[in-house]
Amino acid sequence: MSTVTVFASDGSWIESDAVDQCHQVAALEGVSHVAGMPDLHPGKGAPIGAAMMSTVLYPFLVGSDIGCGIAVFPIGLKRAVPEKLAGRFPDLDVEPDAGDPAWDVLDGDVPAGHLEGLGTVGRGNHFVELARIGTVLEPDHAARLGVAAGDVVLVVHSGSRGLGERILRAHTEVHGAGPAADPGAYLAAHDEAVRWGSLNRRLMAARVALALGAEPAAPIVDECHNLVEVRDGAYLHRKGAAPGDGRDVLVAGTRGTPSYLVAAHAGAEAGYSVAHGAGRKMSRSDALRRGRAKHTVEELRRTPVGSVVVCGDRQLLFEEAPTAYKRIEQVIADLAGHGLATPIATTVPLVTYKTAELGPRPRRDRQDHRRGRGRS
DNA sequence: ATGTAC
Repeated sequence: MSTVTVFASDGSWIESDAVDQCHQVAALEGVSHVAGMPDLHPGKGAPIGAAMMSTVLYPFLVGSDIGCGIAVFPIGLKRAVPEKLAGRFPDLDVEPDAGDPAWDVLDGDVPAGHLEGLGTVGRGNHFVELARIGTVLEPDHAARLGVAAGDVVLVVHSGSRGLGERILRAHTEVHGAGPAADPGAYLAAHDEAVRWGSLNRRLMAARVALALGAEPAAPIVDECHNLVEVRDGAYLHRKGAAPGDGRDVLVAGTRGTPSYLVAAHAGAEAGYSVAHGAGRKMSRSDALRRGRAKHTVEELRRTPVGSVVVCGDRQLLFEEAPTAYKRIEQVIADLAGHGLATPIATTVPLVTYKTAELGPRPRRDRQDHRRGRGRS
């Protein structure tokens, strides 16, 4: 008999479709337990914000962005004027040049020999953000991490780009949503994607540090929230759920609100996991439709916390509007209330890079494309 | 979230 537990308070609204998806996963052969995080929301087939324990390995429960995660890097900047720094970000939609010194941080290590997309951020909810440590709730723990109020850090949320997608597709083309026929082979490829994702975050952080006149540094936190690990003799699948057993994790807010560094201490019932972010409150299509009625592009590019969002794609800007996400404070309160995590400090955005402002990216005429469709 | 197909 399998179980589903959702770690959210009554005050936290969770879409019923997402809970339905948890029960659908729980009904799969081999699945013993599904833990829903407070940022639980519906995904493509499987819920996002869930840890799923099973004796059978299901690649689709991890999804295509194997190795996606969030890392935090120290960056030695004192004065940080968002408008000035925004213009100095490198183009993270394209790989670094062959001679770029940022490559040095990889020491020639290119997992799976996959160079395509290495050093690029991708789309969707991915971002590279310069942020300032705001409220410090656990000074001793923050000091152990080497950060204090006012320090500038770099937060990188990205994954394995085309590599993870290729690994999942190779499986689904033959087995669809079925189990991995050769779990060992899947895990070997998966582990390379996890490593690739982490190195990708590291490379991007180096690119940005060098572009802003700072030294590349090792991450103080690097957590992967799309992966599978062998745990308690079974496969623990995480989809939008960060490893939460004695590790420090950055739980991402939105591009106009703080994020939270937390000390995670989740047990078996929570799938040894914590939330990975605020969680979507609206689908991308709803966010676009409602956002166009509610926000101007200008207010999304210059946020209530005074940060600048670099995003040459208007549709993405609306899809990723802070109002499309749940309140991060509620997610953190739910984690703390259930004993899954202790907040250490907040990070407050200064500059968030989503996608290049100008450049060679071909852009469709959204006005014509959208006219006559949907409501206004 | 992705590369690719429309």
